[in-house]
Amino acid sequence: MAKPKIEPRLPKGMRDFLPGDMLKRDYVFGVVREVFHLYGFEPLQTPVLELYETLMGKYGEDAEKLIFRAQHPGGKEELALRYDLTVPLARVVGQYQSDITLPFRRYQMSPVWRGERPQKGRYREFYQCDMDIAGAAGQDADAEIVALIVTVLRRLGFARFSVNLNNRKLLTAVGVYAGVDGAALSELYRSIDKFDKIGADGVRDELIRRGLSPEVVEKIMRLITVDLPRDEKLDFLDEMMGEIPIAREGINELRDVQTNLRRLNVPDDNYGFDFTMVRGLGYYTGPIFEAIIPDGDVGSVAGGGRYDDLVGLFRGETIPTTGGSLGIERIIDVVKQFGLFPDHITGTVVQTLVTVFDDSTRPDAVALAGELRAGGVRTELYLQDKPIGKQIGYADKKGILIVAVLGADEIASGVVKFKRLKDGTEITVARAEAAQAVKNLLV
RNA sequence: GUGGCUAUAGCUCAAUUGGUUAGAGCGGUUGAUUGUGGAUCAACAGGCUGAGGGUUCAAGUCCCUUUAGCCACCCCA
Repeated sequence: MAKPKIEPRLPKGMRDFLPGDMLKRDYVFGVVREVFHLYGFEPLQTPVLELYETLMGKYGEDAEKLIFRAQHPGGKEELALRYDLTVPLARVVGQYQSDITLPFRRYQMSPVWRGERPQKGRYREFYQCDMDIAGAAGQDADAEIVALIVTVLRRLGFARFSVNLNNRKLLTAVGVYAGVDGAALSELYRSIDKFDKIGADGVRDELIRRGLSPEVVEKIMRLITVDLPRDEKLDFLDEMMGEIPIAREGINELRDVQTNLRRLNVPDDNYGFDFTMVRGLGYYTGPIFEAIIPDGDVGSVAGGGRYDDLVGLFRGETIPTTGGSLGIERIIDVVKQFGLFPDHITGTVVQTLVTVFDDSTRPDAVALAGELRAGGVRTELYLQDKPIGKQIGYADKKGILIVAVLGADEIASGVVKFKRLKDGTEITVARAEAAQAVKNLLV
């Protein structure tokens, strides 16, 4: 065997997915895709590369430093790898005005690239899984997104989880209520955003350190940490801040979302309100949400909200949009952690391995493989010249559940023997019934 | 971008206060077993100890530089 001359290496922050892993990922992607279709979302694919000018100015200065540039020698266009799926959506909505009818529901599951420093659960290439409704201003649209995410998580086998709702307008209102003006407001967001990490006391300390008076901080904390049954939380905020117009708006929107969730028959246990939830400093303008799995080792597994200002950028008008993003990489991790993969998700696609004794039986083995495939059985033909024991060992190692044994005796009598490896069961059947026999053994 | 930790076989790790020829398990190949896998046993293959420099009679071990990986922060998914 030749010694490899080139050190096999991967670029920083990039991953390979070997077959065993890919099958698990594909399963999760498959469930998600099904639910997207169930909710009437259409697939969209956009190029990996965008014009640099398309991405510029959409993410802020810090983020733009993380955009991968892509050039080829002599290329005249300034190109970059897409940084997320939302800006490409906005471009598409602006570009195909005659082909796209609003409201436009689309989903996209694609990799994006960010030149960040890799860390646990953070990569330079990772999949995003976005669903958005462009051109729908009402809270029935927001509720559709939340309901979709609840359905995805339930179909994947999670029972205990909660989609927590908040509204950017309420966060702004809290600032107004506490007398924090525009400039300090993003500081306020930033501190509150750390709530799940540093707790109530941590946020309190940080707000005081940022120069807010202890009285103001207490007012804020009382609002955002309200500890009441879910259906009384909004009433409480209404009492406290109902006079503030922006608060009024935010509360009404959340009530509207809740009404629609009930109508959509979303299980009561799977959503709630969390007024400490901020969702970063990004472009959200209305209701926001985040899905948490209590016993999962990761933070939120999905999130999103309403962002009315971005999608219209490429069209010179406002297009109210709401959407969400499944943290598909994290979801895959938690599905693994909880062992929620169905039994048929094994380490291989192969359902049966056709073994080959020697050159004299090979023609029949090849023919059998063809017959099994014609009968819908995912079949691998053994391709090396090894003893039968090795061939079975190969199947076992690879996780193939059934091997076909076809020696001179079986050929002479027109039959084939199948062995199920997990319990050693052997059956002999006529060649014509081979495919059906494998399917029966698989059950 | 800031800070901390680590780097020895494909993988996970050993190697006494610096001391002869750097070991083991797993994985791989072959055999015990030329019509039956997992277990066991044996053999074989696999290393410039991340790279470069320094200290020393002697460096995997100590020092410096560099690269890479991991972790935390920032930010985010």
